[in-house]
Amino acid sequence: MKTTTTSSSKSTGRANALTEQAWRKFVALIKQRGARVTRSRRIVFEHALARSDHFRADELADELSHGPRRVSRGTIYRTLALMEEAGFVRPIRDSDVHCHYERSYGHRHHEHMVCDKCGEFLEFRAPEITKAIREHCRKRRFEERQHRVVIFGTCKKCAAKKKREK
Amino acid sequence: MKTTTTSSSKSTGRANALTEQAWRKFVALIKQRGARVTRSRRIVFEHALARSDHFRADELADELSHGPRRVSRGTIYRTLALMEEAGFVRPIRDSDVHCHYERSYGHRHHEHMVCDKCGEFLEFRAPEITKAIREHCRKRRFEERQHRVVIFGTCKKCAAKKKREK
DNA sequence: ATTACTGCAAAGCATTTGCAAATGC
DNA sequence: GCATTTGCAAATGCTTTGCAGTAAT
Repeated sequence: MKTTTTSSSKSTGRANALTEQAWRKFVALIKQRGARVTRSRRIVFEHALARSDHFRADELADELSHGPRRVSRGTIYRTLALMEEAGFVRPIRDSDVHCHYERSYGHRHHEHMVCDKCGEFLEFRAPEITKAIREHCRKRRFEERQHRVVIFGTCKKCAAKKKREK
Repeated sequence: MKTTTTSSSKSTGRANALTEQAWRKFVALIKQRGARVTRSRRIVFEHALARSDHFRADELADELSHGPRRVSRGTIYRTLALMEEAGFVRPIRDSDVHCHYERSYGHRHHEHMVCDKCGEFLEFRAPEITKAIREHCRKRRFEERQHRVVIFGTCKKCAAKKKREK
């Protein structure tokens, strides 16, 4: 699935609105810390945010290692770290050793279900779960900063398929 | 924290009851699959289960790389994988890239809180959270096999310390 | 002009693997 | 005796880093 934003080398024109807005924020943050706004950072930023699903750092690196807009692996890892620090992506480590990221900018809080059969990451929102967690922390005097819930099992589609095959 | 079970080279005598019982089950599983009960497996098994807290594979490997009961790194990794498959330990990957394990045999289901300040893993049980998750899966027709909840934040102790320092 | 960033290739590091020797059955 | 395991060391594969050249401000 290549959801790469269509963008020519002068790419400010067609990238979608969300990405543009995010980019402006990122630029502000970069400048604020006395860092520089570069072509490579723009490319990595665009590609990372263009992925609506979860992606692996090295996957993105493979994708960006060829072609006219190539960026070196080192820079990709460095830029992702910068984006993480700035809060645009967040690392998740569930079913795999290697680091997955997901977009966090413009993405409401949600939890994950991972299907054992097809490997898909399903996102869901569940206020009841959030509430139960918050309540728990209040009782135990634990100051929650964030939480993660992951459910492993079989998704609806795969369960149906399994049933049909029997 | 070295909670290593006291055990001489002929170690069947003093190891605690839980470990002995677990070991007998592990032996049964090993035999069932036509594999062999070896000294190395016994050593790794004991050390892994003797840890009441979470441990890293490479930490255990360091620990067992020296001394009279030494076992090679390769074997340690292979044995941990075997134990995981057999359900005696389970891998968790939260705050770190590297693989942590925790004992799962004789360990009731629980969730985790990780303190940002002191890095401690706190375990807790929370039936309300479990219930909310189960209910959610029922509604979405997701067949849950297991779930994990991790809460990141500041533990009671560290929060108190912070307050005192102000 | 100055200083940060990039690409490159080398280094790191936990983990895995191939193979000959050792060991359980 | 034969097949599985082990220890060893080399290989793997993702990620990080040092450095000299390049580019942003």
